[in-house]
Amino acid sequence: MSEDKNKTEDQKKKHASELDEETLFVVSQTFKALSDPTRIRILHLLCEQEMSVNQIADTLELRQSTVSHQLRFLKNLRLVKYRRAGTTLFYSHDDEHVIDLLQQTINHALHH
Amino acid sequence: MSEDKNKTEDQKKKHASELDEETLFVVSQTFKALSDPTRIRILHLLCEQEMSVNQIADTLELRQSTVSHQLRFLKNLRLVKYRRAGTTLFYSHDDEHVIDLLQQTINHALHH
DNA sequence: TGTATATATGAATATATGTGCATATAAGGA
DNA sequence: TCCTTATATGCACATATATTCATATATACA
Repeated sequence: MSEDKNKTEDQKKKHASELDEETLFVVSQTFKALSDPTRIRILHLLCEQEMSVNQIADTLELRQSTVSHQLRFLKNLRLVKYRRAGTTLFYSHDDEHVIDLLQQTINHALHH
Repeated sequence: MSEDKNKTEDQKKKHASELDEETLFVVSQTFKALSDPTRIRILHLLCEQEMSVNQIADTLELRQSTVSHQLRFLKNLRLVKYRRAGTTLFYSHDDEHVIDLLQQTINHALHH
């Protein structure tokens, strides 16, 4: 009960005060990562299973370099990780929270 | 139980299939709206209370035209609405789901 | 009708972003 | 070592985006 009360007060306080610059940066970067159709398609694929760069390119009918560029983008934000198997790199998602945001929004859009 | 099973199957199906173009568009637009620091600051303000264009501009130290342009952007996506009072327009948020996404992500960033 | 205030809009500009080509790098096998 | 395959990277280019200035529109009121 007092926990709930505190939570409410915290949220009120957060709303009232300006967001600090770092928070603003992190939040905007997170959403920016999810704002591009190509990156959405890649992350959507990686929700299910890990995949190599070429597998992703073949599945989504994209150039290898396009996929590689976008994976670098996602890797920099630590939204994906990879494991090496010979010359092949298997990418998988690495941020449950972001995957969750994506799922929520896809489901919301689908149930229109 | 069978509900859970169906849900799991639905999700699996959704993951396996490509996202259709319209869903992809809606999802990317939603995240794009939240990917800009200025729009985040405006929506964050409107979480708490309705505000006029000039109030927003003063509070966030932005030009009136900048705020107006961004409000038009958010209005087109139906993320905000307004009510008129004389010559003053009071804007407020108009999409609980998007506000929820924003809150989640801000909280996630704050609790680092 | 004329003036003041609040907001919207169009044009211009600077910057950011996504993609493709060509090429580099890296690992494995003959 | 040479060749093949898988991936990464630099550069160039086209497009998208955010902001600003100047100005238009709209409402209220004297």
